[in-house]
Amino acid sequence: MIPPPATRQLSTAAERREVLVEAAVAAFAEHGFHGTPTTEIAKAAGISQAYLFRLFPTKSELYVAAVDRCYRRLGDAIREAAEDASAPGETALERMGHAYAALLQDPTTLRATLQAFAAASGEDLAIRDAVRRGYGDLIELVQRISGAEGEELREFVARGMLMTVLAGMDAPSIDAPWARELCGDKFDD
Amino acid sequence: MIPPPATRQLSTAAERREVLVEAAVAAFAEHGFHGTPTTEIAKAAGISQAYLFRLFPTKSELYVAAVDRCYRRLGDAIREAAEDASAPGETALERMGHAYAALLQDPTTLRATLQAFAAASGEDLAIRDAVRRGYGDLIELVQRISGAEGEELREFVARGMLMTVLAGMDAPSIDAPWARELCGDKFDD
DNA sequence: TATGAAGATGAGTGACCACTCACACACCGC
DNA sequence: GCGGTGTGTGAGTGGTCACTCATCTTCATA
Repeated sequence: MIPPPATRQLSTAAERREVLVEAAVAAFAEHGFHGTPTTEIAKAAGISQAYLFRLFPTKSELYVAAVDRCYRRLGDAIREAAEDASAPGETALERMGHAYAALLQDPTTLRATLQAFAAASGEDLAIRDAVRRGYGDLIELVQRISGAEGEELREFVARGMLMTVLAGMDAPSIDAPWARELCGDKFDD
Repeated sequence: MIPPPATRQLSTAAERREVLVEAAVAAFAEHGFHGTPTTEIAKAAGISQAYLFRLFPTKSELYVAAVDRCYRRLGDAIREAAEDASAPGETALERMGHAYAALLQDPTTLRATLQAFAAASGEDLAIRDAVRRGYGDLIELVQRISGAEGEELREFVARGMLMTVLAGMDAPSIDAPWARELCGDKFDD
């Protein structure tokens, strides 16, 4: 009487990992590594905490996976934007800059980035290496596609970091001369 | 037989606060807001945890005080450097840039800054406001003393943010082209 | 020198955290 | 249909966390 299920009921471990890491990115972005309990991540991913620890033996390893995922998404978006030819008047560097500014509008991406920088300065070497790797790959991507180097590259990346920090404290909504001066016109074009 | 103490044995609450906030800056810099137990801060300050909570009713309020202190120190150091006339060939902006680079050599200052940026993007509004205030005051200080504005100011601050992030992940010690390219010659002059 | 205000703490308290373990169910090749 | 492998969890466990409370000591001063 009970019909056999047409599809598999259980997920594969790889599928679960996928969902779990995605949930981890969002959760860690919100409260940081130490501020996010594994129970919360497991609940968001729809699995038990016990299974979370089977898929990732330590919280730290899950955080590393989340950092990797986050930087991969950033890289994909920026590459995509650079190769998009719908704005033919712009250089690849300009397109990537606009794409990055757009990515910062997403609170999860923004906060994950800032949390990653803070975590990278901590003492967990696996985390620091993950951030170095992700950040380095991003820089290399920009350099390779745009051909920028030296001072031009530094200036581009520096502006990106300023935008990130300003967005993190929601500077555009601060009613003060310094905030208007720094956010300037670079936030909306 | 027991001689009366020449000086007061008990500290005033203001003195204790001073020591406590200083200890809090160091501790929070190391592990962030959520990663730092109040017991550890109290121990470093040489007082009981119970008294910590008498001086600051919540951990969050102590963090705000630590952020204030940290930005005040940054401001003092930068102002001092700008007014120092021992390198007469340099502009005020250049002197401030070198002073900031020197400040980043101190791990506590560096990490505190990165932790503050991450914390500012969180949901605790008192913390976010403290970072906005500290950061804004710093920008206004630079602007007032150097007279820089518009693009020049933005570029200066952006470079500072890049240096901060790179120092946070100890980029100068990474053996890769992108790291050498970004750290460039701006780190040692 | 009595008194009250201020400085300071030991000993909790309930909640929460990272992580574990024994066990159950689903799947699949034979 | 059976046995082994992979998917999944309920129910802990020991430790730690932010915060509290009753109580003590030190000090200024009247």
